[in-house]
Amino acid sequence: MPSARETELLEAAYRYVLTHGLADVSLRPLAAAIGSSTRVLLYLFGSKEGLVKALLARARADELALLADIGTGPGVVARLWDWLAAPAHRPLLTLWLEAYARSLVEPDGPWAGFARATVEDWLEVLRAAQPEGVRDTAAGLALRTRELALLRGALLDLLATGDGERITAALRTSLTT
Amino acid sequence: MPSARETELLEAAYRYVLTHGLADVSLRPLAAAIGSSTRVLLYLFGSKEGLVKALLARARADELALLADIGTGPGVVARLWDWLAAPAHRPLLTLWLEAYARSLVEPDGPWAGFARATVEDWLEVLRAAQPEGVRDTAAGLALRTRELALLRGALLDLLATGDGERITAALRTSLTT
DNA sequence: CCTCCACTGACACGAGTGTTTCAGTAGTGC
DNA sequence: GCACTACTGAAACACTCGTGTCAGTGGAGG
Repeated sequence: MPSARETELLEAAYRYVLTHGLADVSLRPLAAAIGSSTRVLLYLFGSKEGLVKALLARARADELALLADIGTGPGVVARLWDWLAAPAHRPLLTLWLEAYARSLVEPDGPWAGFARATVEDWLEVLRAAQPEGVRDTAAGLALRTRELALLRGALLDLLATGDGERITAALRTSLTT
Repeated sequence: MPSARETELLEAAYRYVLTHGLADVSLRPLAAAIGSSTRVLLYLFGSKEGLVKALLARARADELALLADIGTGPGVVARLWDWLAAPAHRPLLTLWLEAYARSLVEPDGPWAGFARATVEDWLEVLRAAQPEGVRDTAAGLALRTRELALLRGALLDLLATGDGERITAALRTSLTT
């Protein structure tokens, strides 16, 4: 259980990495930016790896919070896309992609399993949204895999080009079903 | 125009980053691994940034080579997916994703524009494969944006889970069109 | 032979890295 | 008052980083 000071600093550090990226974050600049010191960061999180792990967990919490109240039933895909496409979420999603890529390159360390976990999280939500008859069939699995691919591919495009209009138009046919 | 020694070392370095990732590559270990020295690397590529830029260009060359002889007409999407799903290409694609993510976080430096460029490359190929009647319509643009999203989202899934069977099955309906 | 040129080895420089050691300070419960 | 815990500051340690300096190689062309 984290102390009050710990969650406070974690929150500040989280805000920092959202704009600076996680890849080449280093303790001294981070500490200076959030009004702390490397000594305190190390004291509270044990090591840099501990800090990064905490930050990754923090980011994942944001993601899981979304998935929790996205609901089920028809229109999930559309609602998910609305959330992904919201400009306010772009830093989080960039961070998400960074962690995703990193966990593929370097399967050890604090990143471990991030990519796989996030695939499973989302597939599970899409599964819950399917009608009961399809949910446990091969067709159901194929369908939700497909929906996930579409959402994530669209997200990649959006993050690179920022062209929400073109991409949302491309998704429109799938969003209604 | 690069000297013989330069392309030779670039090729060796390319093989190295395919397995070690580009994110936290550093000159001394890289030089040691490919039987060279930091001195020579710096001499040939000017700086580390120059080396990274050359490596990125090298990776992009692989990608463009694919796009060049993927052909046009029906079945492009299926052929592209076959290529993406081939286990032999996984290191390249992981590297690709890494560069993609990085170029979003850090829009300056050698990564600049990588993500955007790659979106445009692929969209252009898909465009060339469309029948002439659709090619310049809004529907055509929407369709190829959608195809690209599907391919890239599926790739993300594949790189994380390795579950080629599930994902290829999910794509099957789109692959035939 | 001599010169030019592509390439290479050894080493040092200054800056930045995560982490540790030692010494505190503020606040709380007894 | 006193111990105890949570937290913090300053300085140092042992690296690694990219890069620069200086001095060579070896081979090809004149």
